[in-house]
Amino acid sequence: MDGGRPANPLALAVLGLLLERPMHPHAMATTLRERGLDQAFKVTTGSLYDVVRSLERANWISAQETARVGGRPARTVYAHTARGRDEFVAWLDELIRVPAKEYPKFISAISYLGALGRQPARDALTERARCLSAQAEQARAVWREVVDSGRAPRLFMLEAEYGLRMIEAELTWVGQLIADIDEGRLSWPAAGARPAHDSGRTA
Amino acid sequence: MDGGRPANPLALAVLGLLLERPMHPHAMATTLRERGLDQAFKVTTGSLYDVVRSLERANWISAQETARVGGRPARTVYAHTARGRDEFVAWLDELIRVPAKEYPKFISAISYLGALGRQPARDALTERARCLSAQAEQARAVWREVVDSGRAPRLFMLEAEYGLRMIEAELTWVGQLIADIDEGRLSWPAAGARPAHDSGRTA
DNA sequence: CGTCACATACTCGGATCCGACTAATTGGAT
DNA sequence: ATCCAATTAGTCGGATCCGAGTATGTGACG
Repeated sequence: MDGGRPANPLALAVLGLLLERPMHPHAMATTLRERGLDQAFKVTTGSLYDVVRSLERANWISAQETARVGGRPARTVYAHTARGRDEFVAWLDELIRVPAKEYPKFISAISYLGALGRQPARDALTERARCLSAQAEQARAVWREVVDSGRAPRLFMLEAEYGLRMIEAELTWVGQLIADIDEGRLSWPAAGARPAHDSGRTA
Repeated sequence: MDGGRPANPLALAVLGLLLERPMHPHAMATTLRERGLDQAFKVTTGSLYDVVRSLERANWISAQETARVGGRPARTVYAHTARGRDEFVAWLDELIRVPAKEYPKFISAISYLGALGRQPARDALTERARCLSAQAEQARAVWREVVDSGRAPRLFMLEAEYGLRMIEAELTWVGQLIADIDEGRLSWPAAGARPAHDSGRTA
């Protein structure tokens, strides 16, 4: 009857923003980008308007005023509802409390690493390591600069910190894998055949 | 004109499977689940048939025969094309070579950790740590069992290995964060206000 | 004072995703 | 023999996602 509660992470961002002050969608997008939060949420205009509509249907936010400045498209300003505030907190709590199953593209690729030749695989992994290194270095520089200059307290840099740690972890694993390939610790099949191995599944 | 090349990771799995032998969609789903690859790819029937159709449109695979056993729905068996084999390898190479931007749900949640109270945040993080520990332990057990028993060579357990390392890394970070909260190394704002901080963006 | 580029603000329609459903078949228990 | 449950195989339609497009306003520059 209600089309299901919003599930898109961008909806979380919208709610978070409206908790600060009422805003119209375009301003939300701009603000998120200014704060670099488009690194945490995929913010595309199309989805944003959908998400806002969906939040309004669910009664988590409500339209305040529709002001037109000049002849431009009218801006509709939204604010959170009491319900919205509660649901935001509950949602946030659950997102943190219980790890969601994710399907990163890299995992899907690793699953078929054997289908690449041994050398091509090594090359591709090496290039990935280079990219990851660069990303990590850049993230580290930005982080240091922001925190040292006191532009934002650490609490608001946590997502960057987490991202950095995950990149570092991936880099470590990839580096180790390359070494294992080089030193013959990872046997490669002749053909690309993959055995059926039926790994343990949770009943 | 061609509706764009397939981007859904499940399409990679389909191609990978067809490289072994021709198959009909239902068998693909079954096989992927048997191998535990549903941990790497989100395999839902609806998407699967869409993906297969899309691969056929792109001419990466082609229908072989449409056999009906009894009065059941006819099974259409697909095989990869030469084109499909090449594209698979190229796609795989790129997936490994260049890290894709991902938007894990946890990152979106961390961005608003400040909006939870200090104590609720600590509680939620602690519960997450518990879950992650359990996941890691179970993954380790499965991994050891499969590798030790020689049911599959390490090459085909890489995705599990990677998943485990990432869980461990997240666990480490979360544990550290909890400690930082406990020992006052992470200052909490009075209100939930979030400053505009404009972190460094890549031009 | 015309116009070219950019910013503002939102709409639209196609592509994709996926849960719920259909429908026949096999295999035990009763 | 019969009936329920599980398995086999695939369809369907609604929800979501998002890039490209629309249309106006503003400022700079010659």
